[in-house]
Amino acid sequence: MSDRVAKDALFDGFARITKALSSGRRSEIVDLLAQGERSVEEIASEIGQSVANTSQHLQQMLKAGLVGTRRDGNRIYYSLAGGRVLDLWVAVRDVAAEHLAELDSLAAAYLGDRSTLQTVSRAELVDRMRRGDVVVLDVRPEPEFRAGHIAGAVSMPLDELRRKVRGVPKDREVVAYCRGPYCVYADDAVRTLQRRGYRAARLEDGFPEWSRSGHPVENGVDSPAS
Amino acid sequence: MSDRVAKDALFDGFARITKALSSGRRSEIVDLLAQGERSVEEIASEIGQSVANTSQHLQQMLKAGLVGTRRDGNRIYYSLAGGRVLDLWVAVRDVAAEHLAELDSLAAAYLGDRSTLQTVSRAELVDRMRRGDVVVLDVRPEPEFRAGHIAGAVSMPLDELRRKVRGVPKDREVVAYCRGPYCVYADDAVRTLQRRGYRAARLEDGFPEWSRSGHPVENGVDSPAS
DNA sequence: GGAGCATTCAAACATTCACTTGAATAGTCC
DNA sequence: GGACTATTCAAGTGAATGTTTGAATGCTCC
Repeated sequence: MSDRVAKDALFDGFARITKALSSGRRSEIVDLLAQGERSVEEIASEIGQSVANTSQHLQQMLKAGLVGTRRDGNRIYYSLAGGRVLDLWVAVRDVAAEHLAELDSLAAAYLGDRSTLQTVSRAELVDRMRRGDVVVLDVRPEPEFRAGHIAGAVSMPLDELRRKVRGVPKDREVVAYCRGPYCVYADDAVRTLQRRGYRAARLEDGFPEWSRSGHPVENGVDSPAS
Repeated sequence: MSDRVAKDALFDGFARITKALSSGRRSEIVDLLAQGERSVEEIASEIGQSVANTSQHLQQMLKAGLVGTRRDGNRIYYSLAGGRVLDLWVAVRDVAAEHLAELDSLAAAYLGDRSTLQTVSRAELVDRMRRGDVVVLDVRPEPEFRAGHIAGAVSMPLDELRRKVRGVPKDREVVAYCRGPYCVYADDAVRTLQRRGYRAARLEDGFPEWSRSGHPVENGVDSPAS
């Protein structure tokens, strides 16, 4: 079979995509870039690596076509190459959650005990927002809110939440969301709110998944609250 | 941030899934197992590797949870762990096709010139089968047909096709399908048929995608032809 | 043009990886 | 039990990978 070498080359091509995701650090980068573009320095500090090392990871991903770049001044902003890349990342997470034996304990070690945390699915949230019996808090850092958020949500980064809890109305249940299913911000917010006597739950995943599934999104200015 | 080490460990966990797919040989294995379970020996010969090496690849995939095993006699059959794994593989292929610069030339090198090949989407095929103006040929090896095929398709492996072309009715267009979008069997069949004066096209992807998207499937015996 | 910044490059290191070879296991069939 | 088969294990090799360190590049702003 003389196609052997061509077939191997083709599948090595597919493998370049998975190789670009096959390091924990690069996975963190994809997860981060799902929130929007970032400079190399921001990415490096977020994943806890040196700038040089981060740059090399980014370049591998760039060669594989997973990310793109935009220059602004002397800063270079990286972003995911397209919606399909997010689909791929979601598929990876799903398969890991479903089939990787030790994932549960890894997640528990990072996220802590989630058993007291109520979660709400996207469909449920849509429903309850329509009925108006829920306050939706975006607990990510404010720039991420500005780059895009659930239509009708209020920006309330964690540190701000702790200072201004009293401002949050207590008559309705609060739903917090953040970057995704493995992001700790919303967990933290829900625990804080529960401690203060609120009824609170977290969205089961985060903003990228909300947006990807075609739900209503806003960006730019702050939205009308409550 | 003391969570750093736990977060890294979690994402290293996700990366174990992509690592399990990050070799061309293992990608070929996933693509093959999408057709159904296979013994180690069958897999080894299909991907052109030694049995020992193939076994080690399979064990990596097993540890990552991508595949499962079943023992029958002293043979061990490997199969994909679940539908989500196929979703993941499809996502990898899609991202590669969309974003990996050199994929086109790799595909062309393996598949040859596809410009004269008509393709039919799944939706179109459903439509045309309903109207009854099309003959659907499954040109994979016969055991794969037996394990599951498009409802209403006729088994016609390539070598058989070359011997029995005359038996194929000429009044309707012929649509051939095989293992997937990067499988050469259907291309080959369409070319053969075109040379003999048939109107022929290939399904744009293959049986696993058909089945995964919930289209009607049969297995076991041969289906009533034409 | 020169200082200052963000990013990339280059070299070096220990580690991991894919594949080979040859031996060891675990099952079947008589 | 013993011959046989399919699969796995173990050790070894050369290549690729992730990270660090320090220098080089390319851009902006004065």
